[in-house]
Amino acid sequence: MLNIHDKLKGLFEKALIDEIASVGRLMHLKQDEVLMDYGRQVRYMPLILSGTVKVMKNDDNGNEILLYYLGSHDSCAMAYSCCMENKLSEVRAVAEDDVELIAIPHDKLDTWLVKYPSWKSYVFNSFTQRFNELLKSVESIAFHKLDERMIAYLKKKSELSGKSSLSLSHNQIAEELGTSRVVISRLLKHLENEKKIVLYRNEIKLLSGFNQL
DNA sequence: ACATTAAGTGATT
DNA sequence: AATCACTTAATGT
Repeated sequence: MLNIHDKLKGLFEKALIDEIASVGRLMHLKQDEVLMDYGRQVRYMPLILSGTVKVMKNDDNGNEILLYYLGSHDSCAMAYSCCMENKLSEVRAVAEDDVELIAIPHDKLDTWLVKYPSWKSYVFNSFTQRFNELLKSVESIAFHKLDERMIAYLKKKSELSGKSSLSLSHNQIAEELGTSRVVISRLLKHLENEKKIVLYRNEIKLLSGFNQL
């Protein structure tokens, strides 16, 4: 197995990687293990090394909707602000598959911010990235563009898994996007007619044309 | 062969 | 875009 230095090579300056290695705790999560749950204190900030983590929030009725996915070298903006303010978590994070991550103690976060330029730009970037993602979602929802959201969702899925064939039921997609299955089925059918995807039972194959959407 | 679950579709709001 | 009601297709027992 690779050590922390190898996994972070190029991401940060060496001095920072050394500190991360000495102070961070390497963790492994099995599929479906819960990283963070509602109301729990956020004591560290996760830095994903491999695998993908699903971050979600529940609405008033108890339906859970997907906020975003974290892939390798991603970190959680939510966790960051929660750590600093010592707030309780308002989101739940679950391992989508087997995940490797480094847990960084919250007391290091702001000292590194001034100490290491690469840390500062990393944190800043992950914030803007997440912000833009959410902005796009809001825009799509405001203009009733569920199709765009679904396409973005499928793209991220294949991107994170590295596969062009996804094992998903229409129902699962609907739940994650906070919609009904019927709507998803129709949207997918359109994409299939346009030769962007092929549909099977519990399986969606993304064709080459899909990427140009 | 039968039951169960996933997906497709027309009509309505 | 959501919901309903119903059909068809795939899978499990």
